[in-house]
Amino acid sequence: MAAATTRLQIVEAADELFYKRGFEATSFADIAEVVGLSRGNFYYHFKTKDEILDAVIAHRLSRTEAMLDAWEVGAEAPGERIRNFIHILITNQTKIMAFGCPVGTLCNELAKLDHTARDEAAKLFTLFRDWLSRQFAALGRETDADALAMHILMRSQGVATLATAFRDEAFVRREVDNMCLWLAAQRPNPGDHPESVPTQNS
Amino acid sequence: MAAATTRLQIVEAADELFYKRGFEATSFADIAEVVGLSRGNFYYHFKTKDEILDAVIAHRLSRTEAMLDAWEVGAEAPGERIRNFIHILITNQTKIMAFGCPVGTLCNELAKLDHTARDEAAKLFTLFRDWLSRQFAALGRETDADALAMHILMRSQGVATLATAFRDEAFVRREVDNMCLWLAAQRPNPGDHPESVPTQNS
DNA sequence: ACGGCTCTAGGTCGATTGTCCTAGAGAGCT
DNA sequence: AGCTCTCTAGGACAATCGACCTAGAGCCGT
Repeated sequence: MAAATTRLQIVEAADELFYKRGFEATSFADIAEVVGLSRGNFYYHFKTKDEILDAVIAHRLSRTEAMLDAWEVGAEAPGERIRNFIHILITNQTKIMAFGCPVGTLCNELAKLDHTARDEAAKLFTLFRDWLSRQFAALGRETDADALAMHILMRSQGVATLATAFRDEAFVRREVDNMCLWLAAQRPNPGDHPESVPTQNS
Repeated sequence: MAAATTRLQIVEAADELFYKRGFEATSFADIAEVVGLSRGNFYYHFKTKDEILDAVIAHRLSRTEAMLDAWEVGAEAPGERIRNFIHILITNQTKIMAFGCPVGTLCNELAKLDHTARDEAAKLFTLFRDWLSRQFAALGRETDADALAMHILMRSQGVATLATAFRDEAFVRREVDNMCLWLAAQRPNPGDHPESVPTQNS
């Protein structure tokens, strides 16, 4: 089998395990079992466990970027795009209630481990932050676009954490509705210029 | 030395290490080094590591309950008490930017480990939830007190997670101000009866 | 058929993990 | 002084960790 294929399999298996069990709690043996490779053979593809982590983060970065790009080429209004983001909480509800947000929990773990990849993992947040910021700017909120982006990001993270702790579906739905209401109440700044008429039908 | 004293020292050392490094990443040797005891001797005080975790959670529960009780006996209005809660984010800003929220990160880790103490750790959230709920009820929001409590808890958790990821003091201050503004905008429900006139001077 | 390269299986290595045992130090009571 | 009970030190234990090595299987172009 081509090395690139095996490498991708390892990264994808590690990705899921790092999410469901955490980085430290996942061993080479765990990943090997999923991929169906022998333990010791990992050295050929990755010199250290940290290298796997780097690859997993890079993989998530490119996958996330592709997803956000796809959300931007559609004909939807920016407000609708932001709503798409918010609804990740509904789409991934089951996984979030079991394991939390993949980004938030990874950043938390790496912070505690004082890991070198800490800032690299935070770039996943930056991806969402910049994307959301662009949408708010397109909504005519160029001045405070970044603050609004951080606000939405913050609320998503809060919902994810409490969803994991309480496993309460009604709470998630209620807070998602709240976020959408908040979004619909946002109006363009006087000085800023929205790229299109923000149609928020709710 | 009395066993109870040593036990308390172990619990307090474990408490801090579990917070700063995480539960799994903390070993008996780490705790022993802090307390100044020999590794193997732990068996006399705690049979397993899970027993230490249980003791740490119980310790946090009683300490949190005492703190919240103290916040309730003061003469302040319920709105002021809730503001006290929100300002934990400012008071503990440095620690939160380094290690996250003690409650949220512990719940996240135990969820991933599928640990038996998972629900016990979530009771820490319940403590804050019920306390906040009581304050909102006293503000004349009996009907939706729990939803408002969960909303504040959610925002605190979101701020903590992003504070850890971005280590941005300005963001924390801005969102704390936002929360206080939101709080000040809350008015009693028509049917509910506030225990006192909610004075929100901001 | 052959030699060369890519990739793998299986094992070893020292370090560290949680758990557990035992000899004895030390204090308090008689 | 002698005895008992509480607490501790130090090490042993099997298991597991990440890291690393090497012999060889399998496929390639020649």
